[in-house]
Amino acid sequence: MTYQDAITALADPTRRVIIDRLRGGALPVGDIAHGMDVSRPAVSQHLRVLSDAGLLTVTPSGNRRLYAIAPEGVGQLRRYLDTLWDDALAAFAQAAAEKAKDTANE
Amino acid sequence: MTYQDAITALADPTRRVIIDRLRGGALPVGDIAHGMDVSRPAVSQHLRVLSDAGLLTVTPSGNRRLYAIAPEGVGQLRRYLDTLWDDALAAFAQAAAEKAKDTANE
DNA sequence: ACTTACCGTAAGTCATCGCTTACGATTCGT
DNA sequence: ACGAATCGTAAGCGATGACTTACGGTAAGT
Repeated sequence: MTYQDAITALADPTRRVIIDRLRGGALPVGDIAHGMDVSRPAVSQHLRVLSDAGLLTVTPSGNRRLYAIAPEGVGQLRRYLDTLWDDALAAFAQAAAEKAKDTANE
Repeated sequence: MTYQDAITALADPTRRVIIDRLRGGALPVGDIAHGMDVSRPAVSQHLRVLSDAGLLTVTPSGNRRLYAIAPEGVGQLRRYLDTLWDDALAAFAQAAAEKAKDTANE
């Protein structure tokens, strides 16, 4: 449910492939697994992890289950990276300023 | 060097602690490891991974080595998440539109 | 009703990864 | 020059995790 679960979930290459396949919209498990180099149960396990991390939503539709990317989950991770980005830029700018000051003193 | 390495590096909790400690600016290894619940060599190994992922820069300063967050590395990851965010929102909007259409037909 | 399709779960295996201890290399201080 | 400090690396161990096969359960088709 936190950004930490999200980043852990996205760390796996196979799960990133799954996410990429869902960019266009929701898909049933069979369609997701079709053409992938792992078995369908493996895909199911990955879908479980992604769902638990808040990155996917599940919508049972008769026989099948449709998985789709959950914007909020991605948003959480995005916010975390935004703060990290801001801090990194600020620290970088300050370091550059001090460096310039030292260079002026030589 | 890619966003994939970055996301893999950030998946580890200990490495995220390290990153958080560097938000204020560059620090030597000893200062980073001080107060953490893992040994200093462990921190060194994590710093190696973060550097290889392009998330940190190293600046040898005499006896010590200063590690700082590399804005570009964070930026790469941020761009990936931005595209994912855009696609997720678009797919979500389209799904909502179709859902509304179906509801109107009942 | 019976078969087929779709999907999640359990059990077990194998690789990967994070940690510790021990060691070597380089630099600072005296 | 010698001892102390800072740091990276190697080796080894334990745990986590990703995968496969096998199975059960539910819905759709005929």
